[in-house]
Amino acid sequence: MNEQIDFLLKRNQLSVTGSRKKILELFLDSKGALAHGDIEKKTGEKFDRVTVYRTLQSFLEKGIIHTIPTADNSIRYALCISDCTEGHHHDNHVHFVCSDCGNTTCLADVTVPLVKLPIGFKPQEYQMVVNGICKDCQ
Amino acid sequence: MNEQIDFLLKRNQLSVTGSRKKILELFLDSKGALAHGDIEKKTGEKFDRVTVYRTLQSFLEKGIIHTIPTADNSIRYALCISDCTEGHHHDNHVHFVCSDCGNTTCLADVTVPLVKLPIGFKPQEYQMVVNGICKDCQ
DNA sequence: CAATCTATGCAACTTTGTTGCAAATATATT
DNA sequence: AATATATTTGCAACAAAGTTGCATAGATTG
Repeated sequence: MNEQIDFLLKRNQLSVTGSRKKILELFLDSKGALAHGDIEKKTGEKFDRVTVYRTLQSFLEKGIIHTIPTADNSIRYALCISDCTEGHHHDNHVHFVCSDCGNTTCLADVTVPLVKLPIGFKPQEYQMVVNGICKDCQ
Repeated sequence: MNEQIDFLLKRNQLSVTGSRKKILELFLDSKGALAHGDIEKKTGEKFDRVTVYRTLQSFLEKGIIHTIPTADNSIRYALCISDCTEGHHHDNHVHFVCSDCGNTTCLADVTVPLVKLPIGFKPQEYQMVVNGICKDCQ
């Protein structure tokens, strides 16, 4: 586990520090998506708010995590499953936001369907979010 | 035009005031989606920030506008085309966000496709956002 | 282990969103 | 048409979220 984390960081040319290890660990543990606030809570005031912002920022830039669009204004972040390269993501799975517990889940097996767009629109990326009740909240 | 705006407000049991007329007019003019900031700018400091927040809030509640999920943290609002009833929206069209000009367009003719979810997930609402280059930015 | 480079924490600040309340405006009533 | 009632507005004060510069602490390299 610890080696996995160190490896992931080194592979992305990020120096291995306490905050980065801890935050990356949170993502690996949680399976779902995390908002900035979740991370602050789960780390238990261990790190400065600024550090959390900057850590998320560098993870984003390196393609370790990606953002998930939501209809409310909370940005959520989730681990990129495999081969996100720097800047360019292959994040083509559907995200599920539970109306009950609020958790966001990456449905890695559900691919975002392509749609036909009106003439003149050139698509680059498709994103899909489904709201409803997740399997833990039935 | 003015009559249309008054009618829309009255039909939703909203009293007809300067700010509501102006903001509703902005939406009718702009075709696309607006973020809170856009509205403040376009009204030219005419109304208090708080008023804009509350106006958007009541438009949302009445189903005159709906929110659009985005991957950055800016909530965007767009007019509901037709028969959104209070609280419950028929907002099942795809939204397009242009990477160049930043505008969000409602693709009213493109319906969000349904996807099969893993067992245990009960969907309530599907939302889809496509990023790319819009027809005005080719 | 020292030198260098990078990340962290602090402070100060900006932006964004919320709440209570008195004054202003819109609607309803006679 | 004028008043009474209800609703909305703007202000002030606040809370939350996010950003920036800079000195210190920590990581990496040779």
